[in-house]
Amino acid sequence: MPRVVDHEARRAEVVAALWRVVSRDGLDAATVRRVAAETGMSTSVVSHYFAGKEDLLRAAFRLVLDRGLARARAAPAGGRARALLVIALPLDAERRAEARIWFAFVGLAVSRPDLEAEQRRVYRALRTALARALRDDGLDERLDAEAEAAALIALLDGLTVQAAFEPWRLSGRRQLALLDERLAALGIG
Amino acid sequence: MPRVVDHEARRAEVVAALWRVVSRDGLDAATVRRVAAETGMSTSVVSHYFAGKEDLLRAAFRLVLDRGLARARAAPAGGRARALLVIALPLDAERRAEARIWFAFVGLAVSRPDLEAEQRRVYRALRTALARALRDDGLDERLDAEAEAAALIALLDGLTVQAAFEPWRLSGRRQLALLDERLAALGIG
DNA sequence: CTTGTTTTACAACGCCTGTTGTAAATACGC
DNA sequence: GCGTATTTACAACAGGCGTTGTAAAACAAG
Repeated sequence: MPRVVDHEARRAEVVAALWRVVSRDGLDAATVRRVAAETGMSTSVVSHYFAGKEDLLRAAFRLVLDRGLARARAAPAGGRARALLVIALPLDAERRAEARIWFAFVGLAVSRPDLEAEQRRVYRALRTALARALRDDGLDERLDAEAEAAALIALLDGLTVQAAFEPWRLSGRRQLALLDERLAALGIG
Repeated sequence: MPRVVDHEARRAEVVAALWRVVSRDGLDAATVRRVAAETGMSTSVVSHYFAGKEDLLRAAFRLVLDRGLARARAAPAGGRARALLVIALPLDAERRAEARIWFAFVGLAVSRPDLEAEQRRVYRALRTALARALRDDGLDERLDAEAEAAALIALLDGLTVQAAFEPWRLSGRRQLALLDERLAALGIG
């Protein structure tokens, strides 16, 4: 009988290594050899647990996206839209670093349909969750919850861009102020 | 005496070729050989007019950025902030395509300080111009024009992200509505 | 036409890439 | 402890990369 290894755990380990490389040296530097070196193992483990580099990148992107999504889902219950948005805001340095990795992948997704599909999937999930939260918060029935959710996500993305590249220009306090202003305009406390 | 060639024009020609390659096949595909082939010339012209690939990429990024900036500056006079913002909005397919190229470069800029510097330079210019326009439009003196400009640019970026990846979700009409809503909140018609 | 300089072509270099194949190490059921 | 299937290591491969050098072509001035 064979040596038994948790496949999912190994894949996660490799993906984490890739993440570190990207964060330190950029997506260009994320070669199979470098990622393998980062795990401390040989390149064989990468080839063994991933069908190829594409597969590895897709898994990594999925992790970036799903991590954000999971954080949103773990928001304090009660279906509060604000809590969901606050969690997604790039308020601290760690979140900003994550945002920068996210940008690197988005730049790739532009020319890789499979990655773009992943991105759309997560946007859709976030939008749906946010729309539901808005409804729970008592959003005016005459408004289109999905559309309003999309607008709020646009705000989120805009803040993320600026917080990632010029963090000193949009303090956490100001981000929250802008968010609350918009929520107030929707009649949501 | 030597054959005379307009250096700037040649550089622009090469950059345009790179742009086409990026737009069609992604930034990964933008190799020196491929770009040269796109111009119809040999790789020597690239090496001759650019110090290296870095130089070429920087020039290309500069063009993407400055093109947007130039459009903004060419906005109908009168210092109207709205005109400036409308021009930057990804309202049509061409502008959305440009936005996608922009994203590809931003993903690169994350790990290339020189490109990031270029990006910041343009953001600063845009912000300054917008702040001035806001003042001209009679923005409440008690508000920080630069900060409000930054907030408006954040809105712009958010709309761009969504328009680039899910154009059907944010129609031009809706983009304008969201923009006008914010401007109205600032007391600017 | 000759001269002198720029511009272009082409080939070669060394390096790094993703992938594949072979062979050794590992650890479980028996 | 033996057999066996999995997991890892290492080496090799062909191919593409950015860059560099040499040599030909193009063209303006005299």
